[in-house]
Amino acid sequence: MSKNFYITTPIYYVNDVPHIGHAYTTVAADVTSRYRRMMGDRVFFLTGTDEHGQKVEKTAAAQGITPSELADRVVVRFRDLWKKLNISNQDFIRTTEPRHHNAVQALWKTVAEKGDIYQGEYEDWYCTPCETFLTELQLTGGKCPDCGRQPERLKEESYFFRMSRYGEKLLKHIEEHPDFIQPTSRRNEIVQFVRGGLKDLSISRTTFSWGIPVPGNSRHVVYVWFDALVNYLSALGYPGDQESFRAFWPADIHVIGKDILRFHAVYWPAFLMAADLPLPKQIFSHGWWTLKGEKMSKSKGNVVDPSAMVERYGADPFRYFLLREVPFGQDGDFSESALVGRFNSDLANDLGNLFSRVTAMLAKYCGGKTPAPSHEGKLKEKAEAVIRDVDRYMADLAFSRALQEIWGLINAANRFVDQQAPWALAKDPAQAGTLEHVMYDLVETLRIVTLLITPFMPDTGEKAASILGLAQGWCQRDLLSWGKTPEGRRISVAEPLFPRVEQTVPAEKTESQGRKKKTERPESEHNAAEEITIQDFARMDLRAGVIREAEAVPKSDRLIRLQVDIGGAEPRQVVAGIAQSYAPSDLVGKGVVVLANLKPTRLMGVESCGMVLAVEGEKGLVLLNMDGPVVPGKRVR
RNA sequence: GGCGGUGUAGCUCAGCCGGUCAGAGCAUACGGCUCAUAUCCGUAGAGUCGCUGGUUCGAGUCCAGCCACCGCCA
Repeated sequence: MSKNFYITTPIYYVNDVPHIGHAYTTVAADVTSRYRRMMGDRVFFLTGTDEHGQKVEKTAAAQGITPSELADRVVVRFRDLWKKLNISNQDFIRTTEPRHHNAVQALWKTVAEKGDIYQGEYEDWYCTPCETFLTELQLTGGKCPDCGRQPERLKEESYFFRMSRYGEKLLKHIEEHPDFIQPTSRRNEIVQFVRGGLKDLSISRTTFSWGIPVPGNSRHVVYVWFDALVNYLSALGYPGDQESFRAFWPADIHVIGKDILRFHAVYWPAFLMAADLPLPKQIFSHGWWTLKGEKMSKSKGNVVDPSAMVERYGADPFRYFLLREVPFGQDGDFSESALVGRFNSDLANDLGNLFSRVTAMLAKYCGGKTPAPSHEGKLKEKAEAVIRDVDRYMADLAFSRALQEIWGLINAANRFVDQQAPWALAKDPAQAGTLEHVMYDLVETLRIVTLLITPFMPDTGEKAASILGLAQGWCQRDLLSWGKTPEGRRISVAEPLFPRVEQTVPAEKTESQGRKKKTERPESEHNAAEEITIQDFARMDLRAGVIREAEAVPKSDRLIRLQVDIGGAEPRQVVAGIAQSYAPSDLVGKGVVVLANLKPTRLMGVESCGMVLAVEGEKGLVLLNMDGPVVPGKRVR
């Protein structure tokens, strides 16, 4: 019944600063891991860091420390981010660890003994001033693409892996295992690439030394992919007859970004075949996040810092956004306003508010205790269908589809509240039975929703479980079915799970400001406002005004239409939501502060060209006015 | 240059083997409710389904050509 499940992320290069792409891959693997655990599998979830190579060696030298010291210093950036994002990996492998050295050397020897490694010469172009190796393809008109100078031909002794032997075998494997490379479009690319013929692969270097020595020839270090990919084995204790290796190899899924697809879908299987090891069951290549349609890159300065997103919105909303917004496997465009949109509409309005309204009603109508279980009804049927569908989508890493299903259940519950109108049932003693049935269905739906969202949003899951009074061990497969809430369980009234966030990013403004000043990009904030400059303040045209006319907007209980004198020839029409605090007749003649350059809008069909400023007081809204006589139209500063 | 993909409502996209497929979500407008985080529920929009031909009784749905964009390879 219980399966072993092995899932990995790539190991991330320590020379990189963690960005949204790293977070995306890792969150996806984490959600899958958590879901599998909930479903009873024994999960091994691995991530880690790639710490060898010339770049690390150079950076360390520049800082006057050893490569190893550098790696120790920067690995923390990844560890910290995973902690912040609630990543539940079992192990964290670093390529500088002895267990990894052993594994790489063992694999090398195995492949060498088979005759698939030979010594030869690696030829390439080298630009001495730039100190970079260049392939034929990178040259522009035979010159270095960076400095335009003539590069020199460099020959280097190198070991080669006979990858050319494995093309046919690999094609056959891909054909026989349609799910081996996902999504399909990526598989087709690989097939096409392999059909073009595989060349032998240079797998050692002599030009730097920060790496794993080649067995029997320590002038060479093992080159990047033959080193890095092996981490998937070394973490399981390869070589040797380890229980973990027998239990978890071959891996169920390697989750990767599409930039490293070929290494995972061609090189890696070839290495494994050469070593007579079974191939991973699936390689899933997800898409990129772009920013305003452009690829993120350090040089463009348009990278999204996942850490900042977590601080601003919380780990759960960020995790939710990443997996909900875009189908896994496709590229997607990141924008903070989209994130805020998801936050408010999906998390605050749909999910959070459902918890609020149901728990509040349960307190009011059922004394905060769950009624006796019901065994039929619309919600039960819907919940059961959703549980089934979510399971199917999770197996395909179709996270956004799974979340859509879960939200289908949430929406059904909101609709159910409306249709059943418990507040109406509560007024009629004859309907007590129906009321209890309805309330049970709602609470039970909340519980099932809680289980389903927990892999995506673990903290929220815990919070919801505590509201629902769930006992330890609440998050498991056996309980993922209708009717497990017993009668008489005490349910608390939920505090808002996701307090709404103000959407303050002006879409058209960010465009013109572009990325020239990334530090002062206007961000949405929820409570603590971001620091701004005096120039930012000056963009608001605040004016002293005097109300000349005031009249309630028909059919609205809070809107008042004002004609405010702000110095112009004609008074300014402003619609204000202050009717619950002020009567129109009290307003005429009052001095107010008007935001005059607010984009006009229509409220209840009435045009409003500006906004009067008010503060939430103890008894409703209080208008801002002047502490002495002023001329209407004077700028507030 | 070769191979593959995409182009459907303001935005993001579903539409498998051709005939209730002209749809969903967001946004917008209007209406309803009051349990709830100014939340929820309902209704509405009309978009030449990239362009041009063709096959067919009938084509976003198949074929050909063209245009635009993207990916992989060279």
